[in-house]
Amino acid sequence: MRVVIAEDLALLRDGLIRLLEAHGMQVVEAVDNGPSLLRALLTHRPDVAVVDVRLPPDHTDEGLRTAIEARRQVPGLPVLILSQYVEQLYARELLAAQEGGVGYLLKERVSDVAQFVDAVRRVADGGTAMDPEVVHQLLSKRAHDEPLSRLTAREHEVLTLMAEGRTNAAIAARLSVTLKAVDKHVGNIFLKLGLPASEDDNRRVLAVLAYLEK
Amino acid sequence: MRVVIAEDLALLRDGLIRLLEAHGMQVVEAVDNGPSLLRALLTHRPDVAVVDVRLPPDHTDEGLRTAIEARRQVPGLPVLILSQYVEQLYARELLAAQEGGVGYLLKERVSDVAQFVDAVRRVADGGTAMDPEVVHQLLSKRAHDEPLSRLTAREHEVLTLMAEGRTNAAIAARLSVTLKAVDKHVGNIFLKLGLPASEDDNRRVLAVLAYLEK
DNA sequence: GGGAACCCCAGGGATCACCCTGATCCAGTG
DNA sequence: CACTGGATCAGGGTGATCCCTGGGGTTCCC
Repeated sequence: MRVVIAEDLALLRDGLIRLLEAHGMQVVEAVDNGPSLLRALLTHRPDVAVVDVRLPPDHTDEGLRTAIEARRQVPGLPVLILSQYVEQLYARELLAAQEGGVGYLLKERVSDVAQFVDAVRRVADGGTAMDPEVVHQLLSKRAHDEPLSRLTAREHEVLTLMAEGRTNAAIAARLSVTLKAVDKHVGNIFLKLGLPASEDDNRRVLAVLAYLEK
Repeated sequence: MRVVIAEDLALLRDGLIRLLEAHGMQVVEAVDNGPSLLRALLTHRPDVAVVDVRLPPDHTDEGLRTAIEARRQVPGLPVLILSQYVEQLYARELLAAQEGGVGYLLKERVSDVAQFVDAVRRVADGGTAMDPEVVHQLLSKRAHDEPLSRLTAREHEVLTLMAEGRTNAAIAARLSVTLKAVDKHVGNIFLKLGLPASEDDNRRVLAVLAYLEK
């Protein structure tokens, strides 16, 4: 079995080469950037490509985009994505393709190297190898249920000021309402963000974190 | 040469084992978390330890802290830190020690595996192996002016947990101290971050914001 | 030896944040 | 018209947070 590897972290690239060769595969080329990956895939037409997403020069989704382009030119080229993140945009496109094996594993969730070697083989044979977390994120309706979108305009204003580190008194002064009104909004914010009272949780901070992650 | 490796990413851990063994070293143990690392270091007293910083269970600086503790119990134990980040706080403490080889490399800046193998050997022989970027960040005057860099290790731990949205009680339980001790640290954090009491400011949120902006 | 820094702990007190209950007014909708 | 949701406000209560004061121990440095 002939493999092309794309991984910019030298230590991991070396390790992957050693691992796959130790399992009887031939790594015909190992590259560290998008353009080299495309050239290697078109040149070698490997049995499978193991591709990191965030490659130079962009360090964003170069690996994914290159894989899609290569499969456009070599229909059915088996590709196993190995990444730290779920990159939604191009992942859907790659995984929706009908032809050829595809896989998407998260580096940090590969707990056993035999699992990884199996995945490489399965994809090369035309199968799939999906990390459940990737599946979950791609299929989740979560984007549409964004907790912050449940807030009224006023609640959102209050949360914005909370996230600036203002006290409730300062927020009341700013919005020309009483403390009681702010209290009420804050309670509603916690409710709508799904933050129940708990001994362990400082809910104000959690609400601010939710706001900052939007 | 006998080596202990601490790295939680399975693929990289496997790769490091293969790489070092291919260069004539014996990997006597490879672990994936802080407590196992300490046990392995005390048990094996290796010629060198190759240590990732962010290990479970905390995923913050467990590797560094464990290395420091191991060197306290085994003076001069050579340690090569291999990390994605420059963790200022404990790095200074580790690198300031007089005895034994130490090194600090950044994973993404190891462009050549031979360079890495050389570094392992040099540290085992009592020398140093420093990534220039690490040196730059540790020696830069900016670090000293960073409010967060004024915090002690413990204060930084407390702030990290505050930034997760934990109550003081939860932080106390987590760190196995009383509420009073946490209260004190929180007060010191506000002082060192230059956050005076004010009618308008929720200082806890401001401290968390300062932390998140680092 | 003495001082500084750090970590830990306690008693005690003030206040801010959160929450319960109840109420009013307004706009939109069926 | 009745209902719902949103905004606002009030009285009252609890407790988490912050802070003051004081103390102990350890390590390091002058």
